[in-house]
Amino acid sequence: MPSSEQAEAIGLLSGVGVRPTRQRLVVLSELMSERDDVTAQELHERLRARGERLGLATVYRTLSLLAEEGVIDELSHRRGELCYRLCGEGHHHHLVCSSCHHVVELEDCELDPWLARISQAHGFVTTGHRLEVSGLCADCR
Amino acid sequence: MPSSEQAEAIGLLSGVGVRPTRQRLVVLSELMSERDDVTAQELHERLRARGERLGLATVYRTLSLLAEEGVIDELSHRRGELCYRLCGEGHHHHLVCSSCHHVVELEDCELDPWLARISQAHGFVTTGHRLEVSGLCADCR
DNA sequence: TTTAGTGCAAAAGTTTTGCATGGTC
DNA sequence: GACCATGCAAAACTTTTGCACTAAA
Repeated sequence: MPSSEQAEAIGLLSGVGVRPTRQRLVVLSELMSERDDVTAQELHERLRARGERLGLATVYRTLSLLAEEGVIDELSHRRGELCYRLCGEGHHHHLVCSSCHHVVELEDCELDPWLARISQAHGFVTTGHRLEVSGLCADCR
Repeated sequence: MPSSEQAEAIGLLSGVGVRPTRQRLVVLSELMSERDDVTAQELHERLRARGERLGLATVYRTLSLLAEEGVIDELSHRRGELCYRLCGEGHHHHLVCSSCHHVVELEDCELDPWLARISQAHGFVTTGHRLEVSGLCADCR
């Protein structure tokens, strides 16, 4: 792992008050160099294949922790397993390729005014929303 | 189960070419009288408690089949398990109460033009989208 | 009577947890 | 030294599947 990447990973962890252990840095730096989304199992397998020593439970614990701290995003578009991805900051949505799982972040979400209006009409207070768009990317089409 | 409800359930099943067996009618009529979403486990437990004889595997098989045929909707907002709900026809989204799981259907989805434009900009062809809005309903607020 | 559906138990798969060990502050 | 994180194995859960049996067309 390049030292600049390592420094960035340490910064991300320290920023949310999480100890930068060897295992967490390995997981996070893998997410930093992966543009698409991955499952805990995939990540573990990939890291082990590369010779990293870390347990599957640690991968699960790290991903949950990072998602809880808002460092990474948790996506649920694969049936029966959760995916994770390091994303830009702020509210956004995802456009996911059904075939290769390539992910594009969609910015400029314009849903809030519509949602506020429509929720109010049903007596709800909106606390959040999640939009997942599926499609086929240029390569898979 | 009232006979009018039974007739409606039979109609729904026959309409998509699915045999109206006793077990399927029981599952479907339970969904017809449930305004919120339920998991396979919940549904099975509830029906067994009421004295219905049917296996858990049958509940899973029935729910998958009905979702595949478009008779019911599959929601994935509870971590690690799928939820099902009998919904109105056509494309729509859901507003779900985080506390009591009350569900409101949102019609008039206006996302398509925006999505078409934005997907194209990324080289994607959009095949579908799913929006889940979470909040607190009037009772839970 | 031929085909499709069900029940049960076992299997498969993902995720969580208990606990002893090791690392970090 | 106190506390937190990790590894391993076992457990917990949801969901699927194989197969003998039953019900529906």
